[in-house]
Amino acid sequence: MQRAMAGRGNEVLTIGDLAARTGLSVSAIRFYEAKGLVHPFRTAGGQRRFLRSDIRRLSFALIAQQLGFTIPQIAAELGGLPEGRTPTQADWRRISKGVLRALDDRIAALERTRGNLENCIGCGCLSLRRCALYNPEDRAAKAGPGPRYAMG
Amino acid sequence: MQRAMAGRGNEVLTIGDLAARTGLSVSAIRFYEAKGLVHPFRTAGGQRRFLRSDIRRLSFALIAQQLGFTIPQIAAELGGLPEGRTPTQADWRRISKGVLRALDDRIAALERTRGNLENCIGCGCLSLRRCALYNPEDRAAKAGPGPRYAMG
DNA sequence: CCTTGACCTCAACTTAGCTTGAGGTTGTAG
DNA sequence: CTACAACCTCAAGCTAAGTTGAGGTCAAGG
Repeated sequence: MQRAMAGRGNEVLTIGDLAARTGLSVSAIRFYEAKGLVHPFRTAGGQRRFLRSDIRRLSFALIAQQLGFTIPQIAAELGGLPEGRTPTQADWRRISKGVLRALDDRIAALERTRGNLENCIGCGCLSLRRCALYNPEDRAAKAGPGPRYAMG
Repeated sequence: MQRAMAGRGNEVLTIGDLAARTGLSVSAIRFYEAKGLVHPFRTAGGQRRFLRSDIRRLSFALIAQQLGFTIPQIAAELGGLPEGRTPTQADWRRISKGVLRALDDRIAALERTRGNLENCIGCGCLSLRRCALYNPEDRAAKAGPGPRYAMG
């Protein structure tokens, strides 16, 4: 009843194995294949077989996605990995540079937002432009359209 | 031809004014009203009229959205503001607590991710679980489903 | 008063990122 | 050798967050 996990100590994984290992649903993995994030080969019967390095590809994809990369963007990044051989440390390091930079940008932006927000909560204005909107004459109205100052 | 901006030095804003002041599109503001983020009253002719404090409500919404809050969640947070009177500093401070906490959580999570990623790039594994997946025996396979360890 | 830009409603469309269902096939434990 | 879980394809559906368009109304400058 409990069929051996295909690829226990083996080279290849079924889609179900990969799902178990990544936490993704089977349908999501098929979807990701369609989008070019992984390129499984097929058995004679037409079933997908994945390499263990595909776990890493998908893990990378999940992280990048969290950082706001779209699937096509991630596919492009992953395109930098060798398809034939298992990627080396150097391959991953290269690929991960963009993600690390995005991560740093994101952290910096959030910290900026945090500072602005704390300042502006102090005066209750939430305008994020030096509390200009809080002034009774509403002088800031002349300075052109709105907020979004916290996020830039 | 250039009609006076309704509510220049005035109490109320038209939807167009509010759009100009928040940087949002008119259609987005109507959409946000439908979702309960603002509650304009109507003129005899059926047109929306907003209070200046609605600028702050929408600014708050934009910030919260950036932090990953959904519109219903934001509507719930904004529900904590008084509808009758203009919110005070204390009101906004109270409301903003949740956002600040979310912001801190988000920053912490990203920093954790950053650390994990840098570590794991070192060994090229990207498994984010102490490089367990990189070991040739694949012992980690027994430890249950997959990654997502970076984001937690 | 009249013109006309700004406003109104409602329904349908959009994009991203998947999920669900129908109907059929594969492959391995027993 | 067979049962049956796991796999396959393809089309349709879903949610979030808006946008777009058709067809019509309002209100303020001249």
